[in-house]
Amino acid sequence: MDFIRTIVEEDLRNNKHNGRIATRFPPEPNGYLHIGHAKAICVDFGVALEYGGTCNLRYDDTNPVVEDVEFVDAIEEDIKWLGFEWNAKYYASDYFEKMYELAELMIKKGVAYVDSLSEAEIREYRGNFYKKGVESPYRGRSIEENLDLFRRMRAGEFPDGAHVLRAKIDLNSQNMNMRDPLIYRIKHAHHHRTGEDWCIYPMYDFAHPISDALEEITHSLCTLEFEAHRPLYEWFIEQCEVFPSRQIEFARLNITYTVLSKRRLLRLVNGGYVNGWDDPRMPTLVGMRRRGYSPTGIRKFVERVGLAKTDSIVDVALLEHTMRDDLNDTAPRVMGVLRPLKVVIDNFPDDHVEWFDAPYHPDDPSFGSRKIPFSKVFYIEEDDFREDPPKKWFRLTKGSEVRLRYACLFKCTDVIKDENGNVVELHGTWDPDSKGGTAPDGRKVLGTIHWVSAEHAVDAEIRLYDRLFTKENPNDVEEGKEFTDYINPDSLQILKGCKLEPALADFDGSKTLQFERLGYFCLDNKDSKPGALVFNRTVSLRDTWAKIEARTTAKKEAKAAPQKPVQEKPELPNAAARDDLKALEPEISFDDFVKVDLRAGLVKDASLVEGAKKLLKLTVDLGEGRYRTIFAGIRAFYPDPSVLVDRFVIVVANLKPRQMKFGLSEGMVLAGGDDNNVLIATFDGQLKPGDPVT
RNA sequence: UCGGGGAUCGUCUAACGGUAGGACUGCAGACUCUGGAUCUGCCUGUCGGGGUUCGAAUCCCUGUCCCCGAACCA
Repeated sequence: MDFIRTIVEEDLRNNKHNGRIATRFPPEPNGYLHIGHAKAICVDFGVALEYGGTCNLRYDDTNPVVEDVEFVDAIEEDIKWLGFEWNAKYYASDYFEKMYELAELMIKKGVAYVDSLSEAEIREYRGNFYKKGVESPYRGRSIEENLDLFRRMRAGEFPDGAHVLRAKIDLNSQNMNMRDPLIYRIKHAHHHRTGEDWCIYPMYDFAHPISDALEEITHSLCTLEFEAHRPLYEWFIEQCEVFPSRQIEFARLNITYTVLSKRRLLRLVNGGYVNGWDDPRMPTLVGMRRRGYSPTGIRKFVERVGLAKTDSIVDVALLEHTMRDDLNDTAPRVMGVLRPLKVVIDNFPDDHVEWFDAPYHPDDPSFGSRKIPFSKVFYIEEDDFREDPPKKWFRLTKGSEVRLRYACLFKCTDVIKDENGNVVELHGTWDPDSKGGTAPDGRKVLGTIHWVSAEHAVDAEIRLYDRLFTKENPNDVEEGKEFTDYINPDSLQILKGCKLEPALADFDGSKTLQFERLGYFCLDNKDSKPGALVFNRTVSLRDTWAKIEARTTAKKEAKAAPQKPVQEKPELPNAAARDDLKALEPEISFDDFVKVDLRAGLVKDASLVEGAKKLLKLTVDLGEGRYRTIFAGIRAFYPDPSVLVDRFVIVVANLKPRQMKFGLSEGMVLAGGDDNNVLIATFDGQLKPGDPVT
């Protein structure tokens, strides 16, 4: 159990608040909800639900200049879509009058005052982490004067910025939030709900605890960055003598290969990197919905992620796995061919059509079934045929027999190619005795592939999505770069002329489907039209074959093409880092070794590391446009490391950089010898920095 | 230079001071009319150094690293 539920149960045991549990979800209506909010929603609503409590939806609308009604509907739709219901819907602006009264109360108690310093002066007077604050000259105003000024502030007698109301706490506090924080500021702005009623607006730090208290929220759950605000939260509650809500902070959600900050998301949209907030690559709930993610899947994901106070970045693979896990149970199966390859059955009657029965779910009969037509010409996936099949190939090749899913056994006899040698058509024969998919003689076939009858096929456009970023943590930007530099250029692939089984012609788009052997797909709720279907790939199926093949081709390339780099595109940094570290252990497999990316590096500079006994610092050019720094522990054998300068050395280039006391070591240099004599492996010749070494 | 929070397999996350467990990933295998699903097995971890204790992830001391905080934003 997580720490928040532990607290809640303890409170319940102690009968705190008479065993009542009340939470709230407090979005600011100034943006779309994303998966990070989904975590907060699941926590806020989930805790309430589990302990028989209530959860309110409350808009934190205390800053009229950035907020808009436009977002209110979107937020509510997202929450409902996730499957939660709020106990009551409120706006912080509902409480403006009450807050105003409490502000006057604080003035009367002498714990709040009107300050007339400028914004810059207040900042200056407040000091910083290392410098104590200085009290404002207006801090000593009388209660009467404060009250008069504050009332005139409300009445609109002053322009923006002329005065503010501040809490009188402690200018020397180590906690900057306690250095006489602002309670009210003047803003002559139109508010989306209160219109022109107010020209002073409360700050979050004041509005939040008061709103919580007025709703008698027992557990006010929020993210870690509000931790330092908690003392202030409690101070306002105490001074205003209102219901003692308790604020508890938890870590916000982060996911690999994506960004979740409002600012960056906005940048993706405004910069045209994606096609709007509902682009299926976006981590927004609208985007994920359009992509076909299920609300239950998202809730399961949040549950699996857990709840704690540790900053963390969850592997996107967990999201994908959870989604497959959910969709596997709920998605009807259909057949569709993404990249069609025409196949003709020579021994099939020309105008004949066979109808085969196919269940919508192989493990759950309640899904029902449909009939699919089969005829002389059909399409299979380009990928399911290989003229020159690799090892362990179960699918079609000339002379081999496969099962056409739910139909029959089919053998390929001929391959037709165009003038460029591309396979454009296959011919073959079917076994009429294998109708339904099994042969009467009981012979086994290795593979089963999907297909669509050409005559009956429905054309569709299919959009394949991949991770939006190539970097595990796109927020972690290198010097001189920005997060958009890590956008995955292949995050969207549009396929046209895809062939789907006829049952899909009038599919209503109500759920995410599985295209057998490919993945989960849903109808695009924006661009799809009857007769011009558009499907989005939610997530691919787990592809064990792709892994096997990737391994074997890696092997082959290493053997056959020593001139070619071992890897053409950068490996996922994480995977590479893990495996090559493993590879340096005594017993490794050949596969592991292939993952080590050896490169020729030209030593630009070499020096002894001051303060270290064994280290040598090398600056090496790997042809990357910048030099790498590599620390090597063989100083004993290179008292004068300058002999290495301008020599080529062999560098393990795909090692995860290691933070050392003296700096970051971005790779390893190969060396050989025994305890008494170690030499860095160098070589001369016609190499360029960065050339692969095999 | 200040204050607050945090640190457990590659990643998340559990463990009254008492067998470091689960999930994801990875790997190996079984099964299969989806190379899907399912099933089995394996790899991998308590940030470092001291101490208290029969026994420490847990308590104490100390160090290191990471995050947050100086909006008239939320």
